[in-house]
Amino acid sequence: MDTKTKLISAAEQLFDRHGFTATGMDKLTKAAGMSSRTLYKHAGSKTALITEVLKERHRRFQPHIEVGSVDALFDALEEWIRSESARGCLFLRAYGETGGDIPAITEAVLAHKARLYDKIQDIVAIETDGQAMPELAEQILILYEGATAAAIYRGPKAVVSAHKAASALLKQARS
Amino acid sequence: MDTKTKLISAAEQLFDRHGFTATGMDKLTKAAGMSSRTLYKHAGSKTALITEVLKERHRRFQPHIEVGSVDALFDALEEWIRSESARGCLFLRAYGETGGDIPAITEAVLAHKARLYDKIQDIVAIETDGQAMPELAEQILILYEGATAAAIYRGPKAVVSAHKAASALLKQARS
DNA sequence: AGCAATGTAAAACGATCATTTTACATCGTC
DNA sequence: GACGATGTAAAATGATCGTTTTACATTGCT
Repeated sequence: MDTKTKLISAAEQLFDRHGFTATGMDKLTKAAGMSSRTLYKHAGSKTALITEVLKERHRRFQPHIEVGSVDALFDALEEWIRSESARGCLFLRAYGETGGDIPAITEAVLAHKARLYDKIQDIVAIETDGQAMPELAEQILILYEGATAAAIYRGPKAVVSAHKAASALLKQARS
Repeated sequence: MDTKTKLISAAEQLFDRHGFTATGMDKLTKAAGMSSRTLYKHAGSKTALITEVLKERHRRFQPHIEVGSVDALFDALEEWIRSESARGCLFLRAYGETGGDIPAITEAVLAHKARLYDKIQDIVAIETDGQAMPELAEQILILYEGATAAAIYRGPKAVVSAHKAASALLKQARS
């Protein structure tokens, strides 16, 4: 694993576990096993590091939304939450901690969310034989977002409930 | 407005707008219009201040969940989001920023969420003539949570979509 | 052999962090 | 008219913040 990869993945872990602002550069250098000089040569600044972590997170998350059915979408979410993290959406947490005041971070967050909504629209179109149903897509997005949030305090079974609700809404929309 | 009230409401505003960790005590004293000595006499510590802000937030939010129907529940949420804040759930944000490591804060968050779920169970029972339907209640909780999160980037119309989804699930459960 | 790249360790930067302290003013109450 | 409560302003605490710098070691390429 090269230096940059090691840095990004250590940073992602610490940011997810302890928050962005509360994670200092000293803890980052220690966790990534490198000097602060090397860290700054690769990351440039803390803001840039956060942005890169979010972009890498999106890359890693992408396969979980690049699916062809609502069932697969929620199965993938359940797997992610069981194995990766049940601490809420890291993108929204970054947005909240920075108050939306740092353009690069805000852009990364909004791009991720736009991509998520677009993909859900595609999935809904597949499930309904090509019909565009933007409100149904938004409802499934909300169930997806809500499951991620509720899983923090209700565990992975929140995803199962959301999954069933999405299936019911879809079935109703088809009839 | 007495000193303590002024402090709590200034703190709530700053925490919501800029995050908990990023909000320093100097900005708190300036916004609340008091010396740091007075602030510490009333709050004790930053952790205690955050805890009190969350408890006060819960008190102020309570009327919005103490309702008798799913319609009223989502109408109240829509009103809250339009007038108060569309920055996501402040409780979950506090939990995320502290990593769940500060017991007093974690307790306040979990108590709020437990109260929310209990209330939704009551509402579902009213709507279904007394039947206990814990999974339907969880689904409505997820729509509620998801609307709060999605409203950050999709605006208040997310609450309208969630409202319709909740009504549909309820209608289906009744038949 | 020599040079550019990439790394380390460690100190220093000024700013800001949460918190405490020192010294003083303004009250309403007994 | 003294007193306790409640406030202010301002400085000091030691720690930690993000970032830069100085000085040196280890590589791989030409």
